[in-house]
Amino acid sequence: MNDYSFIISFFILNVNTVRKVMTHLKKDKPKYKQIIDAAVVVIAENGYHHSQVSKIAKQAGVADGTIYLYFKNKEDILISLFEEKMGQFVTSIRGKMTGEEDAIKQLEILIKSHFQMLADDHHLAIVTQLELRQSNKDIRLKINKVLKEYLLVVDEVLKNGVQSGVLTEDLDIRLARQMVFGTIDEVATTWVINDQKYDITKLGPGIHSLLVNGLKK
Amino acid sequence: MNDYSFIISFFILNVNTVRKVMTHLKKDKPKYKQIIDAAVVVIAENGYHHSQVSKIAKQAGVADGTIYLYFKNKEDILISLFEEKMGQFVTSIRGKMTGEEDAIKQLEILIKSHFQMLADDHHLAIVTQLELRQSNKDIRLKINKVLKEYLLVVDEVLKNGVQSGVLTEDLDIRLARQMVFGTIDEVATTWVINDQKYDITKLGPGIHSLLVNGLKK
Amino acid sequence: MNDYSFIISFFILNVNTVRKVMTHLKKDKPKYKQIIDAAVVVIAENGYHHSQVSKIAKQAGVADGTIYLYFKNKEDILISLFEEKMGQFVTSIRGKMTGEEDAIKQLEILIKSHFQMLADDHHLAIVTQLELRQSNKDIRLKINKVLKEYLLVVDEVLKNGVQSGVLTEDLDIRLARQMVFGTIDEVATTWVINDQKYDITKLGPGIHSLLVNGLKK
Amino acid sequence: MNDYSFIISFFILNVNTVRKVMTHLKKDKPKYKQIIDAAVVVIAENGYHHSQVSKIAKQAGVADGTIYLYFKNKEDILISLFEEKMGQFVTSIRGKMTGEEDAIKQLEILIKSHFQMLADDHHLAIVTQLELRQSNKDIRLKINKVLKEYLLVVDEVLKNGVQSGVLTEDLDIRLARQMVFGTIDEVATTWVINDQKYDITKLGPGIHSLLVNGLKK
DNA sequence: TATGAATGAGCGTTCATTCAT
DNA sequence: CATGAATGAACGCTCATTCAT
Repeated sequence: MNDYSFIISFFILNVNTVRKVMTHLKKDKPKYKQIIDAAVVVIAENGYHHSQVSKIAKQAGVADGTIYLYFKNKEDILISLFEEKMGQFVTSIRGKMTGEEDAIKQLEILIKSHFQMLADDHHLAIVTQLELRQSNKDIRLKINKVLKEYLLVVDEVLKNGVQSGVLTEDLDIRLARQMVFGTIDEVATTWVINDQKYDITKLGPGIHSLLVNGLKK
Repeated sequence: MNDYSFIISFFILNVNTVRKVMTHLKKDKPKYKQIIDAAVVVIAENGYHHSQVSKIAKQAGVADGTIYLYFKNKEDILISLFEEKMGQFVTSIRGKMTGEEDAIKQLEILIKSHFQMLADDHHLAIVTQLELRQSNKDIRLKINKVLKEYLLVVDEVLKNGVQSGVLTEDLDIRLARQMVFGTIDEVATTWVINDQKYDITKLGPGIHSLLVNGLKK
Repeated sequence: MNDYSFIISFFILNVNTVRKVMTHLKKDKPKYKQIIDAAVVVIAENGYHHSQVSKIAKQAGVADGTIYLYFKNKEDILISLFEEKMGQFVTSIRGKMTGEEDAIKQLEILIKSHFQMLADDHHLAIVTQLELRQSNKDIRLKINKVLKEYLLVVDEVLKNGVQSGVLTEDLDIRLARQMVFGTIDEVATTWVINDQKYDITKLGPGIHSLLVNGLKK
Repeated sequence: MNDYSFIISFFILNVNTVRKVMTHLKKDKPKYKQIIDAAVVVIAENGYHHSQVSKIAKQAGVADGTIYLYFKNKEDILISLFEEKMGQFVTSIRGKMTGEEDAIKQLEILIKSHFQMLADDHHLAIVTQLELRQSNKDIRLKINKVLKEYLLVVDEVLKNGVQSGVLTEDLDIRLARQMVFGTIDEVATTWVINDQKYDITKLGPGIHSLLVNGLKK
């Protein structure tokens, strides 16, 4: 075995090790996602406080005890659920914004994607807009941590807008972010509370225009 | 506020007065308010899920059973609490806006009043922004009903602005209302979650400017 | 009202107050003893680990929740049970020993009473000799505290015997107490494990003689 | 030990040897002892009720399922543990008593050995004196069966003493055995409950003297 | 033999509500 | 009106045991 083969085998070993470590993560096992998806459905249909662990287990097609092989406790299902879905969402939005450099158009994409995601998953919309908020302050803090990732995207868009000169130069990023997120969130919650009976994706352009131009004539 | 909206608000005020006058309900007895105030303190200090009826009774200085002479059940305490406080809030805001006819200045007053109310009552801020939302969908629907009274004030301001020509003429009142309320609410919640450690009343002008002028340059 | 009547009424008040305070003690309410007696029966018949709180409640004729008005938790039932019964036992033994000054005869009374108590309450015997010991170290420490009261009686007898010269003068009280209690306890446990199928009270004299005279000729 | 008891003990030893030789059981495989030793450590350190099978398996360095290749169930680990250790203990005591024919001196050896064994194995002392007793009546009965082997040794000593005339001639062997064992056991348990903070081996002579001479002057 | 992921039965405790006084 | 003792339904979580690999 010469020096090269040593190096090669070193890398192969490394790759295998990495792969092993990764597949050993609970998050990558099929039952992890299986339980999360079951939780979304059960919580959406029954509300968080009527979603017994046994109900989620049944929906996921596993035993009650199996839940606890993948999640620390019931709360952890909720947090993991949000982590998982929000992670996918942020990745998806970043993907859609790729190539677009105009902050105002980026904001358009962001709003459109946000509403589209909610419209695409009836159950997830209920869970994120209503049920997730019924948890106590501790969970809410953890959820907020996950939300940060999304708010970071908003911040990037806003900062880009200021730097490129399309947004007002003395913009208070923190306040602006709260307006953007607060507005989108309020529109979404109202839509869910009204049983999603109208097409939320149609509200995107109006919201976008309001945020960009404000109320005044 | 234009003549029409004045008339509308006059009737609303009237309706409320009439209801009060006609019913001579428990609402007017001292223990009613005593229990509600106790609930605000207990919920703010212990969180919604640790606020047992017995704890509220103790804080109010009455027996557990007495609660049920004034409220149908625990939910009813929550809804009544919100009704009571929101009623006072709306009355107060209307009072402060009296005489001001410029919608943009009315909005300024509304935002300022909203933040001032939260800053004035530490406990109430926690309860309305965090704890009240931990209730289930049914209660949330009832709370939303109570909230309507406040949103009506926002609508009046917006309609006034459109009619008087200071706000954009094709304004979608519903969306604009959701932006205004969503933004104020998000700012308030963020402030409470951060333990009210900065002065929220100082954020009023910035928020007002953002809502009126939008993000763009 | 003269000075005397003042004093009298003062005492009457005192007596009432004391009585009130006493009857307000959970221990003196009928349900306290009711639950303890139920626990003795249920635990004796099912074993501690198969004695669900609901089973004890049913036997006591109260609701499950009522248990928790009188006891902190399931463990607390066990400890209180032992406290109550051991307290009665110690009082009873002291009563029977009243007037007897000879330590050797006092020991006879003590052994006889101990065995008699066990023979008198079939269920209690099982609970004290077997089930009580299945608890963890924490409970055992608490139980030992209660037991101290009994061991104190043994100590008194032994000290009396040494002082009056009927027992060996260089007696190690601690070791002697452990021999006396250890022996009585072992005899009792063996009897219970053998389903109480012989008359334990008949063993008293033999045990007494052995303890007093030892094994040697 | 007189000739007869020697013969008896010879047969007992023989029987044990034969059983071992004939069966070629799991008992002789290394993992059997490995698991038992792990159980002693885990139970001593965590208490009986916190000693999950999985914890014992981990300590033993085997998989959970492997436990069930060597033991029928969790109970069986306990009983086997006691069997194994008590067997060693009895063999050791018999060895130490070899050659000694005076019953009173045999008793001295027995007590000394008993305390020495406990002092030598910190963990085993906790397990036998405290944790093993937290099991239910069924296990206790089985443990008592194992204990018989030890009690047999006590009986032999006592019978020897009566026959050789050093112990009182009308000695009730059963009661005397219960006094001897009950006393030793109580002393041992007290020592363990007090965290083994004094030297139990120093108590041997005092206990021996008390048992032999009794309490009286 | 050995593994360890999966199973699912089992239970102590809380607390909103009632009702006899 | 007011009390507060009593009620009892409801559920998250653990862990001994199994069995496919």
